[in-house]
Amino acid sequence: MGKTIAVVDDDVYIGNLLEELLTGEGYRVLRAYSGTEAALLLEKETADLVLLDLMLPGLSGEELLPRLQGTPVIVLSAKAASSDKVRLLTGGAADYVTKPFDSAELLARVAARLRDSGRKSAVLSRGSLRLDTVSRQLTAAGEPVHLTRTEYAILKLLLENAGRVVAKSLILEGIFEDTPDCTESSLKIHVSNLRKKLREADGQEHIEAVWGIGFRLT
Amino acid sequence: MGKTIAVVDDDVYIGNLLEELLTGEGYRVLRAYSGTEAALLLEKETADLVLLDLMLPGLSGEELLPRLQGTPVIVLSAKAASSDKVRLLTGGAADYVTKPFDSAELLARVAARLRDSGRKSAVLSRGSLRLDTVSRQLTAAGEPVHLTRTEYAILKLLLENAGRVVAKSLILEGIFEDTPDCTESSLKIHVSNLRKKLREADGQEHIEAVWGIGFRLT
DNA sequence: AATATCTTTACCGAATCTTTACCCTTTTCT
DNA sequence: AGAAAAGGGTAAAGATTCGGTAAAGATATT
Repeated sequence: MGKTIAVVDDDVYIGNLLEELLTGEGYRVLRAYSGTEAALLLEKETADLVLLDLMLPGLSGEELLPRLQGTPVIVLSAKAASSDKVRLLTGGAADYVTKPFDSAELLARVAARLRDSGRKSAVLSRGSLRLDTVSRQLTAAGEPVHLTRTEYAILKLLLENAGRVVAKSLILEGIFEDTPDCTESSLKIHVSNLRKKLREADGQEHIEAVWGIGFRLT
Repeated sequence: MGKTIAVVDDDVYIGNLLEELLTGEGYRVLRAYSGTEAALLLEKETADLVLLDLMLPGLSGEELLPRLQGTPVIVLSAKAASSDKVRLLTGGAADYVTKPFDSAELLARVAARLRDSGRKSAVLSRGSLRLDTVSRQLTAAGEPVHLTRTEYAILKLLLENAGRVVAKSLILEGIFEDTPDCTESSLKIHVSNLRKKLREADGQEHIEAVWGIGFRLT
């Protein structure tokens, strides 16, 4: 499970410190000592997170930032000015930590950023609904609700796409593994049963039909 | 498509300040003044982000935090101690900002957190029209407008070619998948209905006929 | 084998959408 | 100008889809 973190800093001392800190936490660390090297490195290897110093030879951290779309970046810098922070956070940085930094706080921020990038959080929630995908248990406004396999599969799919319209055909595909024989006509019964259970639990209507298309979880 | 942010703070002055700041940026703001109120509020309404003060009556911010799994939380606190930051960031907070905070930096951090929780909502917009092609929802001058399948297909096509003339035959082709039997005669009814709905929503005329050819969205 | 649980089929009324039919008005062409 | 063709729109008929109940069929459990 060891995530990979790229440390981009030309200061060898700080770089080593970071590497020790991170490997000590079980992360795999990639090193780069210039902006250009980082660019090359990240074309070959995939990192889950980048710790980026701003003042770098070759390509500055600020220039590198826009090229790292998709990977969360924590900017490390001695510049404490609010305007710098704003510019970089707006420019795509996931976080901004000023040097000198506190080791424990940095690690916590690293963990926080990794957490929401790999947001396969075991719990899907929306409004009053909380679906634990590990124990497969649902609560609606605190009330536990028992779900059948098919209902669970449908609700999970809807929760994963909360707010979006999910086409009926897409649902059927998505739950095929659990319920191969489900057709559009039986799907609507499952939805109906699901609605009933949710309604009895928290009194709300969650699943909305989009005429001719499918369903949406509001 | 303004994101919704919940401001949880018992200090009315700070809360108002935050609300002004956020609404000024186009966010929709929900307020709660105690931990328990926040818990209730967030069961009813769904927020995209929560700004959470730590010292709250009822349920403290720290106690509330674990219940907000799934929604990113920025903790606001006067406590600057590294140990506090670490505990909260580890405990599920997405970010930690110490009071007094810099407005611009806070906004930047809000945007950063929203960005990576951000669902890729592909929005087609033109003038006062905004069509979210993921949720299939249209707003005209802020007003939500309900569209039927065919109307949605037509409007989407027109928006994708906003300003250009789209031939009737091309529209019929484009919406064939949704409405195979649509002919030129029924097309004009759909256009008529569409115009009516838009007119009722924002009072403007958007769809212009190009004689003998087709339609254009202005 | 009997029982409980889940899934599917059958069916109905209600709601929603699409099309047809039929007005009138505007534009184009002779 | 006058006829033919196209646009704009209303109202009602026709076709789908929805939401739900009840019961039959399938699957798992004891």
